[in-house]
Amino acid sequence: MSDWQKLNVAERRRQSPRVAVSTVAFALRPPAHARVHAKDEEQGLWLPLVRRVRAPFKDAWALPGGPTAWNQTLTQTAHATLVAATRIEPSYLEQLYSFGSVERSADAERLVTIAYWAQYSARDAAGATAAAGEDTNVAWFRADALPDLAFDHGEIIATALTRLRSRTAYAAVAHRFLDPEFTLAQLREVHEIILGHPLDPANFRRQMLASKTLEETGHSLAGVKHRPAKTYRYRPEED
Amino acid sequence: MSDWQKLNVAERRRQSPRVAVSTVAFALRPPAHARVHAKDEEQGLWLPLVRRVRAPFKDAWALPGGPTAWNQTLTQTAHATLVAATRIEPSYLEQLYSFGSVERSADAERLVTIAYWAQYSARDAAGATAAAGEDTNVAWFRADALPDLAFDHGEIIATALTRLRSRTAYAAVAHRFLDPEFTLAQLREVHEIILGHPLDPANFRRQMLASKTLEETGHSLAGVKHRPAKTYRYRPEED
DNA sequence: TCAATAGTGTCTATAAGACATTATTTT
DNA sequence: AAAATAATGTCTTATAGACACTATTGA
Repeated sequence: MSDWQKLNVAERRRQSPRVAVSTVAFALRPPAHARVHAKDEEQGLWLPLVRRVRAPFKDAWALPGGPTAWNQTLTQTAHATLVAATRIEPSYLEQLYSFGSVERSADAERLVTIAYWAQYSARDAAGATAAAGEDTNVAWFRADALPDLAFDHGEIIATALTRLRSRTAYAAVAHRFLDPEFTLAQLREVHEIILGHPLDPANFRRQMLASKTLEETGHSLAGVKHRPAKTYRYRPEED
Repeated sequence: MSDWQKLNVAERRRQSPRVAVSTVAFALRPPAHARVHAKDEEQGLWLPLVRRVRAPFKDAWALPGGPTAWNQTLTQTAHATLVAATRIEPSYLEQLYSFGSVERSADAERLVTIAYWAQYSARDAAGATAAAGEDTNVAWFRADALPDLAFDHGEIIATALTRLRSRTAYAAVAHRFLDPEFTLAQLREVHEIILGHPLDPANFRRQMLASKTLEETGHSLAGVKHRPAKTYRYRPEED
C-alpha cells in the first residue's frame, strides 16, 4: 500500500498531484518476437501498450510510462520507462503535451501526465531481443485498432497522431522510421501511411530532393523485377 | 513552514515533485496603472512578472503562477493565477511546454513547471483597474529588457517567444492583441513587432484578405491627416 | 517483348515578393 | 497643391499538383 493511500481526503487535497510520464511510441511494424494484437502485419502505425496490473484501471491497457524519478529529467524518465517496457531504444523522443484532467471523485488521486512521443526505426525494431517478447503484459497494437485504454490515454494517442501528421508535412520525421539507407519509394510509403492518402511519386521525389536533406549513397536496391532504385541517406541541413 | 520542509532528504526523494503552473502573458503595451520597468512606453512585447517574497529566489522576478489546485484543471489554474497577479482577463491562453529540470542539490525541492502562454488585447489592458497597480510585487517588463529571473523562467519566456513567432506565421494570433475592430496597418504593425522585421504593406494586405478571415466592418478610422483606413474584424473560418 | 517501377519533363494554377501607380484625406 | 497613408495593379519567380513520357531491370 502506497503512502498516498494512507491519507484521508483532506490530506490528499493538500498534496501535490502525482506526476507521471507516458510515451506514445510509433513504429511501422511491430518488432521481432513482440506480442501483437492485430490480425495482419501489414505496414501501418504500431505502438506498444502495457497491461495494468493494479487499480485503477486494473487489466486495462495503458501507455508505457511511470512516475517521475527524483533525480531524472522528464525526458530521461520517458526514455527509461519506454525502454523498460519494450527493451528497444527509440531513435527519437520528444515531449508532446501535459494532461491534467480532474478526476471528479473526491476519492480519486489527482494525476498529471506529461506525455511524450517517440519513433522506432526499422533497425531499432529488428534488433529487439527475444526476451522482450516474454513479458506478457506488453503488446503491440495498430494505431487504428486500439483496445479500451486506461486513464485519458486514448486522448493522448489522438494528440500524438495529430502531432505526427502535422510534423510530417514540414519536418524530417519519416526517415526515422526507416533504415539509414532508403529509397524514395520507401520514404514516400512512410508518408502515405502517416498521412493516410497516396502521394504522386514524381512530385514527392522532386520535393524531397529540393529540400536538400537527402544525399545519394551511391548504392541501389537490386534484386527486384524492375529498375533498381537508388538509395539515399538523410543529412540534416547545415548552414 | 510547509509540510515539505519538515521532510528529510530520503523522504523527499520518495515524494512526487511539486507541480506548478506558470504563464508568459504577452501584451503590446503595459496596462493602465501598471508599474513598468522600462524607460519608454513604445509598442513592443510586454509581460507581467511577480517579485518572489520567499525562498528560493527570494526578491527575484518570476512568472505569474502557482501550485496546482486539487480541484482545478491545469488551464484553470493558469488562468486563476494569472488573473490574481494582474487583475486582467486574458483574451487567449494555451499550454506551452512542461519543464522539469533536476536541481542538482540533494536538498533542493524537485519542481515540475507546466508553462502556458497568454495574450492580452488592447481592450483587456485598458480595462485594468487602478487596484492592480497597487501591488508593488507585480510589474510589467519589455520582453527585450528582462531582469534576472527565478528558476528556469528565462528559458520558459524564450520558448514562449519562439512559439509566438512561429504561430504568427500561419495562425490568427495578431488580432488578439488588438481591439475587435482594427485597420490592416494596425494588424501589420503587430506582425512586425512580433516578427521583428518590416513587412510590405501591399503584400500583407493581399495575404490577409486572401485568408478569408477578415470581414469589413463598414467603418473607417477618420481624424488622421491622410486617407482614412477601413476597419476589419476577425472572423474565424467556417466551412 | 512485356510488366513493373525508377526517374524526367512539362504544363497550369497559385502564391510570395518587389515595386509602381492611383485614391483619398488633412493641412 | 503638398504630404501622407490607403488601396490597387503588375511583373517576376518559386512551388504544388496533374500527368505524359522515358529508362532500366527481370521474367
